[in-house]
Amino acid sequence: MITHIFVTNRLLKIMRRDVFQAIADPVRREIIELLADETLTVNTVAQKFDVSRPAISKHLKILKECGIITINKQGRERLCQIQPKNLIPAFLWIEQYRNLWEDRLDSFENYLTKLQTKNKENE
Amino acid sequence: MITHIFVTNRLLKIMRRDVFQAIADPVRREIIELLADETLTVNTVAQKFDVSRPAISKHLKILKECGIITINKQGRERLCQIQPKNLIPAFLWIEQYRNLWEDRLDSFENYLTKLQTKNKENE
DNA sequence: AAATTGCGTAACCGAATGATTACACATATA
DNA sequence: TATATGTGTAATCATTCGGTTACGCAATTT
Repeated sequence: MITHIFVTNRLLKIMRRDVFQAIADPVRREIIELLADETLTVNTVAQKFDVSRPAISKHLKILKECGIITINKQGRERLCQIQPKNLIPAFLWIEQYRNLWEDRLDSFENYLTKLQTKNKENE
Repeated sequence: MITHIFVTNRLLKIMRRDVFQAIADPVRREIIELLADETLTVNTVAQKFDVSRPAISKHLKILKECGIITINKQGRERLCQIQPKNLIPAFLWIEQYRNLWEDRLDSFENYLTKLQTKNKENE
């Protein structure tokens, strides 16, 4: 797993646009949520938002540049498809700290149970 | 779990500075990495970076504002302590898509080795 | 009491970001 | 062939971001 994180960190330094930046924008997160369910054309995506189509086009470009989606020409339309595996680096980075928050929750639970037994002893 | 994600999304919409924005900046990610190991004073954190102390101060403020760290006065120093559980919303958001990438991946190892060869090509 | 230290913040600056409108161009349709 | 549709992109703009220097203030040290 250390190797994974190492690769992740190296990758983040190499990429111009990294995954963290990509998912920092709420519109882009919504786009990801949409495309997680189904492959959509650029226009279909744009219609779900209040912002203009060119704005969505740019967001899609960013998502494409960091590998989170692919855009495939089909006639005059472009199909946007999610590439979920490219979320993994971000996932791994956060997951490093999972044991940290779980440890503290555990110790909190232990603390609570200790309190409870103590209370029972006093009763 | 669905409830968690619902809460997460609502939370993200309410917060001015959200966790995703906080971890979008590489300096702030490094700060988190530092504080994951130990509680540090503002100056100690600043000394680990090339940027000025006020710049670090701002980063710390942002991390504080979205709950990822707490800053406690101790004499004239300020102790910065990680609050890892506040990374959970970001973790949960990405984790929604975990089954998606796990379904499509033949094996995680393959993915990583591909990444590694890609990195070597880029060098 | 005076000097030093740790830190926050204001003022400022250049670059990046996210949005818009206008346009170009390929593809489908009439 | 003429028109309509789907899309990318250039030009432009306001805002945000991340950095700096200069300063102020509280707490410690001398």
